[in-house]
Amino acid sequence: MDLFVSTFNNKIDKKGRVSLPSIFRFALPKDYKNEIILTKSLRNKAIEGLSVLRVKEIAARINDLDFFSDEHDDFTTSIFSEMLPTHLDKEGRFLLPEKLKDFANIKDEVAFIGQGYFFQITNPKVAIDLQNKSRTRLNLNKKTLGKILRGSNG
Amino acid sequence: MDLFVSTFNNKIDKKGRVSLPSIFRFALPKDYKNEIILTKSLRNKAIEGLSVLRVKEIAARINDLDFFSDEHDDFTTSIFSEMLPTHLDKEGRFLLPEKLKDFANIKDEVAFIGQGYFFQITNPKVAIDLQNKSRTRLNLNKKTLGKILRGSNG
DNA sequence: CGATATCCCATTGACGCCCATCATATCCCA
DNA sequence: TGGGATATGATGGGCGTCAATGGGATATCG
Repeated sequence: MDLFVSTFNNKIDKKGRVSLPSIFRFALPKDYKNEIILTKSLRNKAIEGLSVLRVKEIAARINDLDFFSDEHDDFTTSIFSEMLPTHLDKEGRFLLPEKLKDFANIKDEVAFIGQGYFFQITNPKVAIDLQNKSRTRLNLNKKTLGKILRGSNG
Repeated sequence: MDLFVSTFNNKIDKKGRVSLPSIFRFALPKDYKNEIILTKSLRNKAIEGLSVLRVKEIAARINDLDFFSDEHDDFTTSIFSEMLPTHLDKEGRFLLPEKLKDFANIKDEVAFIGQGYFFQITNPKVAIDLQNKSRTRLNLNKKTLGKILRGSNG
């Protein structure tokens, strides 16, 4: 499946490396199996992980904005300049930069949280928190959820 | 990835040389690996760096404007006449002209700010400033942001 | 010929590559 | 179904390579 699903906890070693969970590696597009892009979440104190393909899609949409607009500049600055491309070693590990660890309050263990087309990396405790909050919000919204899960006629 | 992403701080040596960050070098189009075009930003006290291909693309877009419009003239004058083509040495370094250093308030260290299809060169302090400001403005623009990050369905 | 730019070589530190270990899960067969 | 064999994932660590930087020597240009 080419989606990032499920949640995993992995350890950060002395060199700052973490294994990307195996099934996440398989979810990467085949031409970019060894590269992921890390970025700060715009919503939470979490890191987000994207495939190269996903980034290229975003780039294309930004390029369609008015070339000489302020809006264009804001997007390129806050999205591209804060991206950290990283590549996986043979064992499927990558370096988690200090900057991002600080941002997300991560020490020596992380949670990988599948989000479908991307994934998040957080402190394991924060992960549980986020999941609970999401679940609660969803329950307040059961109608919409039903539509999504059963189809548009639900 | 053939995009300029992430941010790097590099030093200017006694001879006025700076290393273009390695991944920026790899982002240059393969027929123009050793050449970049520098220009003053129209918006900030920053230097902008472009690949030869990108300049050609800009030329094409400007060419699509009404030839007899003021807009056309303004673009051709302020953009093309101020461009400084520069080439990289074997180690991937280039000379930062005094004129541009003055313009951008740069002394002995610079920040390279990836912007996707181009990059900026600024005083490192200014870089942080630009990023923060862009991020703030973006948050006021959630609708477009959603379109860009998730796709055309908002 | 002086100033500036490029080449070439050296240094250092970080990171990627490779190999090893260990735990867990899967398989296979009696 | 039990239990050993095998594969794969996560983790640890040594070492070579490359990026960033410095500087002397050489080339180029006005």
